Amino acid sequence: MARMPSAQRRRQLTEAAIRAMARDGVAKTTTRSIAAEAGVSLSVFHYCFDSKQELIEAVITTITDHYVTIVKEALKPRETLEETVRAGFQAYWDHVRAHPDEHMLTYELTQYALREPGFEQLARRQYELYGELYTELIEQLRQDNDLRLRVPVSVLARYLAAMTDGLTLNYLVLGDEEAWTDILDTVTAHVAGLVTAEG
Amino acid sequence: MARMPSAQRRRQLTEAAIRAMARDGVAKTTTRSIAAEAGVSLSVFHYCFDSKQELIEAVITTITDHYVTIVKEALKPRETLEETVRAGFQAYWDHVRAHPDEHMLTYELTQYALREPGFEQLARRQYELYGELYTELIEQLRQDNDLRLRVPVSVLARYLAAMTDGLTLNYLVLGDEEAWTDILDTVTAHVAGLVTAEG
DNA sequence: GTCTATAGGAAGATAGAC
DNA sequence: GTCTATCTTCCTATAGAC
Repeated sequence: MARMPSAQRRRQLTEAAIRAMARDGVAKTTTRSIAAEAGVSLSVFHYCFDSKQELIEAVITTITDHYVTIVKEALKPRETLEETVRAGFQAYWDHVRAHPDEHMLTYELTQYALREPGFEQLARRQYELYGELYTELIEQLRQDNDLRLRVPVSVLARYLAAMTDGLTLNYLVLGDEEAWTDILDTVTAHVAGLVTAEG
Repeated sequence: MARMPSAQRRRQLTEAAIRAMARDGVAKTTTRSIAAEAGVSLSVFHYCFDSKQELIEAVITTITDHYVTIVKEALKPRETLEETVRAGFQAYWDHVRAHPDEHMLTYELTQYALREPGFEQLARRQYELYGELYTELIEQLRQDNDLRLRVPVSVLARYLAAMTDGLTLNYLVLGDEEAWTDILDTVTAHVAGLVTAEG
C-alpha cells in the first residue's frame, strides 16, 4: 500500500471508522473492520492509534464538529422569522432523513462516552456544543429581527437542542414520514411564539 | 443453591441483568456478570435462556413496561390544568434524577435493538408505547378539564414523548440541576397553551 | 436444576520481517 | 510505514457429573 504521513492516515482511519460505525453500529465495529474499511492492515491502525479508545475519541470529536456544521448551514435568513425557523428545521430534517445512520451514530457515541471512564467529558462537550450552536442561532435571529425573547436565551437554546434531539431519535426509531410535517409545524409555531417581540 | 422454577428464575435473571446493565452499561454486561449479579452459575443462565439475545429481549420489554408505569403514576389530577401538567413533569423528573442509570439504560437498549437484526420491532414497540402513554394522559386531561386541543392528539402525544425523551437525555449528559426549573416551566407553559380551550 | 470445567471463537494489541 | 503471523484475554455457549 502507498505510504502516507501519520496525520493523514489518522484522518483516513477516522473517516473509515465513522462509515463502518454508521453502517454496523459502534458495538459491532472492530479494529479489524475499520482497518478493512480503510483498506489497510490492522498494524497500520495500531501504528497510528495506540488503542481503539484513542480512535473513538477522534471519531467523537470529528462527528460532533460535523454535526454542528450541518445544523449551522441549515439556518439561512429568509423573508419572515417564521419562514426562517421553518426552513431551518426542514433543512435539518432533510439531512436526518438522508443520513439516518450517521445521526444514529451520534446517539451511540454519546452512550459510549458516558459509559467509558474518562470519556464523559466528550459526551458533555458534544451536548455543550449543541447548546452553544442554538445560542448562536437564536442571537442571530434576534439581531436580524430585532426581537425580545419571552425566555432567557440559555433556556431557549437548551430547550431547542433537547427538543430537536428527542424528535430526531423518535424519528429514527419510528420512521413514519408523514407524521412529521404536523409536528414540525407545531414546533415552528412554538418557537416563533417564544421569540416574538412582546414589548 | 435453592432450586427454583424456570419462569421465576427468568424473572430473577432479568432483574439482575437490568441492575448490572444500569450500573455497567449494556456493552460491558456479560452473561457471566449477570449470572454473578443473580448469584447463580453461568449454566443456570443458559438453562433459562437459550442465548444472551433472548435475555435482552426480556430486559427490553420489562424495562419498557416499567418505564410506562413510572410515567403513568407521575400524572395525578390536581386543582388546575397547569398544576397537573407541572406536577406530572416534576414527578417524572424526580424519578430521572433519582435513577439516572436506569433511564440511561433505556436509551442504550433502544440503540441495541435498532442495531440487532430482528430486534427493531422491540425499539419500535418501546417508542409506540411512549406515544400511546401520552395519548392516554392527554385524553384523560381533556376529559377532566373539558378541553379542546389546538393540535390533534396524535401530534401532541408524539411531540410530548419526543420532547421528554430529548430533555431527559440532555439532562443525563449535562446534569446541571438548576437549569431545569426554567426549562420545565417553559415546557409546562407550552403544553398548557396547546391544550387550552380555544372555543 | 444446578454445578465445574472446557470447548470454540473473536477481539485488542504486539513481534518482527520488509 | 506497512505487512503477516501470533499472543493473550475474555466472551458465549456446551458437556457431563450430581
